[in-house]
Amino acid sequence: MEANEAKIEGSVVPVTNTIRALEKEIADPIVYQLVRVDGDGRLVPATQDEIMVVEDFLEDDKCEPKHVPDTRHTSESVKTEGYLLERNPFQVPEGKLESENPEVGAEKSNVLVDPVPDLGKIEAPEKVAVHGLAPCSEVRNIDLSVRNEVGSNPQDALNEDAPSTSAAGSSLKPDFSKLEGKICLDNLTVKELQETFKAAFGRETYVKDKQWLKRRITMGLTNSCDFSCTTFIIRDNVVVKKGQEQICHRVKSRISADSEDGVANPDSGGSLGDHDNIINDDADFSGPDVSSSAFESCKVTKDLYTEQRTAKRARKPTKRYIEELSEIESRESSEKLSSPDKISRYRFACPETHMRPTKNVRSIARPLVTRQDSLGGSGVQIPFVSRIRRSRPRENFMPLLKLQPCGMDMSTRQVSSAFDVSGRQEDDKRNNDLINTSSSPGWTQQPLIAACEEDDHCSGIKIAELENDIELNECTEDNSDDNVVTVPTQKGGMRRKHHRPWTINEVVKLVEGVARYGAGRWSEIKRLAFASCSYRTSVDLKDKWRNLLKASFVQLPAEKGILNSRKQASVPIPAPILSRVRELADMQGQIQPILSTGKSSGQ
DNA sequence: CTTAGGG
DNA sequence: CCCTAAG
Repeated sequence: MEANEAKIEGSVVPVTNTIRALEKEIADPIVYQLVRVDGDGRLVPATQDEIMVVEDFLEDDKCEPKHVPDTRHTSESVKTEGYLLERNPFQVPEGKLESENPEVGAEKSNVLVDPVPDLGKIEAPEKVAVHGLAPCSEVRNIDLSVRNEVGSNPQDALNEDAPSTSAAGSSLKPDFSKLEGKICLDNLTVKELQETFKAAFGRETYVKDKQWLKRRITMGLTNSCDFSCTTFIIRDNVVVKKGQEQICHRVKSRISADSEDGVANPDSGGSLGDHDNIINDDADFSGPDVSSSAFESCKVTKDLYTEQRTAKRARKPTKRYIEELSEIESRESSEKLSSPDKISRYRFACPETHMRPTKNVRSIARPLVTRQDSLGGSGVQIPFVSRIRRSRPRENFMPLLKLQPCGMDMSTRQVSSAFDVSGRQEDDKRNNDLINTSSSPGWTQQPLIAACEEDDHCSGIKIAELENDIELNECTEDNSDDNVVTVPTQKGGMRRKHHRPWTINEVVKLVEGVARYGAGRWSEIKRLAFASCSYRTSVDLKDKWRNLLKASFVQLPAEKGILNSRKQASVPIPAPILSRVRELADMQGQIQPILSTGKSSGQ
């Protein structure tokens, strides 16, 4: 299975995001894959036998390494009976490169051209040098004039141009700029078709077979890696500009001409864009020039194995891709994938999972489980459905699901328990949370304040009750703890994603807890007073107490009368509570040495 | 693990 | 809130 996947990936994933791939890329940037052109122009995977035939050529080829240029010439030597050598500039040869995801296998089934597994092995590294270095000018400068010579039969033509494009790392570069606007292949004359052919593939053809020409052009363009970078696409046998046609075909095969090296149109704007995670909805075909990146990648130094570089290699994922990605992410991100970024980087070498950082923007990039785009590699334009990227899938998703149950809980709780103020408050907060999703790191306090009023009102009651029995007042906000969102930290630990605002209720409980058990007994307090609030750790309590203390000392000396100090940008803690805090601090005096030093004789 | 304190 | 040192 692995081997199988490997070859699949090779065929479909020219662009890799993994370091490993990059390294490989440098070593063996080019890989050819063998396919045979069927009678009807379809591509069929080469058989082992066929491969054998071609291997010789390849061997030869590698003997003449940096033979850049005369492509046509070189190609001649490589061409074989009806074989198309498909080159995959970015493919990583050898079975070493396993696809990470089983899904790749599935995707592969869509690919008509089944790559030949070990073909890449026979590639000589030297040969590779040609890749990316080949001048793109050659093709470009080809004069558009159509040769009038009588073409040969299709078979000849096949020999003539099929392999030429890609073989030997030819630098033939499709010049789609020659194709302007819409072109209905059906309406073109042979001559025109030939011209189009030339424009598309950068070389002339003498084939007069209209059908063949059309097919070639269509296929070539449709499948062309380069083409995907251009502004043209093929639809219904009509070449159109992307602007005019957003619908992309999901092609199932590729041919040699397309897998042209990265030397794409400079002005085309690569679709392989820089959005590393391209979860951009609309087809945004603008982006850095693929060619340059490809070229550069050949000479990048280690330090460039960064997200940046890999980012450029990313392609637009399919919808399905996204979905699966999300699933995987959700399933695993909170578990074993919680590894730190650094580590994840090393993990790139991991055979099973290729991870790449999310957006560069997201500095705390959470490792994403990705698999190589099986589709993208084919240079196929993947249909892109408008979709909003869930920037933080987990964080937002979970709470959303909670919304419904929440409402129920609310009413239920209100009915069932009179003491239960916290529950409702919690719900409010949660709803609020939903509204504000991830707008800002900080929490919106506005609604909270409203809730606080109620809470304040109730807090009085609660305090009394708390005095009697803290345990009874265990917050009923328990349900909310499955809301607790955690994110993997660099240390592998889980960190709570959002700042969970302390409700007045909690504060009160804390204060009373301290009053009862004494400051410092955080474990006790947590266990007893916050039994049901799993999201508050003893450390949290301690921290909060520390803050309360600070707040109380800041506020009290100044003016006790100010209930809600304006200074208090955050949650206004009712003065009474602060007073109480100070009281307790006084009582337990020395317990707060640092803070109490200035205030009293303490000792 | 809990506590305490710094960041 | 996180991290860490210390008991």
